[in-house]
Amino acid sequence: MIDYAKALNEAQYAAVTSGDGPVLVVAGAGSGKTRAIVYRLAWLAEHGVPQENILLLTFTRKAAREMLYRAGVLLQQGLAGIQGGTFHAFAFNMLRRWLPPHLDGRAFTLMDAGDITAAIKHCKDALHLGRGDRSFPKSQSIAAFLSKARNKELSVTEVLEREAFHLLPHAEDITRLGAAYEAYRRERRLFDYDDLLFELEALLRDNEEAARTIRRRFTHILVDEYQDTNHAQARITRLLASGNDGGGNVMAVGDEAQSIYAFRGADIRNILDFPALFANTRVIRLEENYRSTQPVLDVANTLLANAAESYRKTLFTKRAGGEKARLITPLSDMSQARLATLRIQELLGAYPPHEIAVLFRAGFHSYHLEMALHQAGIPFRKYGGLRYAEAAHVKDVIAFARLALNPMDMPAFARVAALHAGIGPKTITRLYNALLTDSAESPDKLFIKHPGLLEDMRFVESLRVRARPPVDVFSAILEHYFPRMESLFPEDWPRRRQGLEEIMQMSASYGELDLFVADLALESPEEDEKDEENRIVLSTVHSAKGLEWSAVLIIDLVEDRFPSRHALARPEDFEEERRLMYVACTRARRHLDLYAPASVYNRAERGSMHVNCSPFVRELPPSLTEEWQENLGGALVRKKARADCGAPVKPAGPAGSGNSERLCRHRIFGRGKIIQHLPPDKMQVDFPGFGSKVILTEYLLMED
DNA sequence: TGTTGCTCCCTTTTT
DNA sequence: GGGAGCAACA
Repeated sequence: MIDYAKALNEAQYAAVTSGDGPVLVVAGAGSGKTRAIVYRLAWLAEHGVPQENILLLTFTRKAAREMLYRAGVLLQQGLAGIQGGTFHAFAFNMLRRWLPPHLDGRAFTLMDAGDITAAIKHCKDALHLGRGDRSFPKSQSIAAFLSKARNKELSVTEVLEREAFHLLPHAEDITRLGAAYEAYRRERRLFDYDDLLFELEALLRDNEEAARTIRRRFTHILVDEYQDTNHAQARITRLLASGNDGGGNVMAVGDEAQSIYAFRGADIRNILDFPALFANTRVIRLEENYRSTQPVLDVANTLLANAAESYRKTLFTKRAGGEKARLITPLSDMSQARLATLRIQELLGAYPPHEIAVLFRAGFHSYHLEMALHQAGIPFRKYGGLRYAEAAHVKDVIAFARLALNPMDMPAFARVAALHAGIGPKTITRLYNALLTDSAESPDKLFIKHPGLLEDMRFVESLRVRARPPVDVFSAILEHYFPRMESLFPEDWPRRRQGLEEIMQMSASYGELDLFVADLALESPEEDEKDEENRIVLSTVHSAKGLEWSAVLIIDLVEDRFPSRHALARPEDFEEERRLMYVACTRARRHLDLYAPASVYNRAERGSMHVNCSPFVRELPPSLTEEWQENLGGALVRKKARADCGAPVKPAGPAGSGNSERLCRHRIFGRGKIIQHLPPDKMQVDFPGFGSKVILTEYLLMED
């Protein structure tokens, strides 16, 4: 038996050992939230809840796997019977079993991001929308707006009003496109990511029998990162956990201060309203921080204290000591890469590689650093940004498998067909129609002009004939595809070919092809786990959620990058950037390095541009950080006074009015009311959402 | 008519 | 570095 009382603090113990009924665990960063879930899983298993009755919904499959592994270690037994993964992966599994009625009993295929864009493009062309109109948004943006509208459950017009009012003239066309795109998916039995959620909700709501079976199966539900659920996910949680069979045994765990997915419809009202939705909810707060040293927490607390929304949360630890966070100001992003590499080499003397992470706002921000690390021979693993299954050659290979699974999978057919010279979009559509829908054209006549494609289709047919393990299917596909790679990718086919070998290993652990193909779209399966220990981690902040390292370096802390320049138009977006910064800082256990280069390379300007330091760095009181600055000789020198990045921030208002207020010098696009006219370089503006007055250097007023 | 090649532009975050 | 648009070619 595990000694729960000894291993946990009072609040954790209460959460772990709570009996039946709904529980909400509000857990600050580093407060042992994961520990609570792990022990909860063990506790449930020890108290007679069969493994197959437990459902663990997490933000990534990796998180689920890690928690199950740790609980298994505690119990000294495997926990393979517990279902764990993302809402989307869970939805896929359920829908695969209980096919929605409109599919007529036949399988569906999951679209990846590229398929979605291609499908929108197809519909756009079919409707003759936006031809020759440069102001018409690109397919990718349209996909983003449509998905956003669905996830936030708003109309396209409402979404555009909120975040892209310059596109409002196109609202009607985009709405029509949305309808066409939906028909496109229906006709071809394709599901996009959002369909998974809404179809699962429909299943639980409309299919009595399925709902009863699923509820009876999953009597105990745990949902991690609940602050980042959207409305559909909250309804799914409710549908799963309510009713006579379910018993309402649901435990939601989250932290509203770490909500960073509003852009895809996450709403912290879900976590705030949880007690109202589930009667008799027990609310448990985990407040003490076990992860970080106090100097790291001081930085995080400052960020949160300056938030417009009051979270009334101050992280504290009982552990004494710890180094101050470092604030480093390199001259450029190039020297930032060099200095960060040096720092990593220094840290490698004290910590194993997997205890060191570099975090950044967007995938491309790490390019310079990746090159520097490569040159220094420091291996790393990157999370976020482009993923394995998004590379062209991987998509090609998967397209063959998808076509074998679903002959109507148009995006897959288009990929396979486009491998042949002389076949473009028009021919693809004609071929597809001739082959799979009623069309006057005879497929034979069309295909006779393209014998290579005909051979491909015969090959796909051969894959379809009998069920084989996925690894055999992919071995056949690779054999079929390899000879063509040299002409398809003349510059780098050996590298790509090597990358494809991995797909064999990945597929080896799968028994069914459709599961493997879906997982590639839902989440890249891990590659060589063995090597993991020997690599440092590079990650977007979003992908770093829930993780922690001994040393964390945050790079590119400059205006327009972190916060993202897309987040300046609306106060709530800016606030989400702040929470993102909070999440980034609270990943660190002992060392936190903040890098704010004085210039970054800008492609559009074809050169390095001076940039201002991030407002999140400027607002940190000098006492909280130890400041280092790169001198012209390329060396780091300790700064005694406040680093003067960008321009000094001085209270500019009349005496008595401004000194206690947070003053932030920033360029803002958006609305605001000028409350006091000042010289152009110091304009004081009342900006809704910032919670205080703001000093602006440039102000582009886009008033209503 | 449809495909391919060239040039310009913008580059967030994820399932 | 990839997508979209335009112009030249088959």
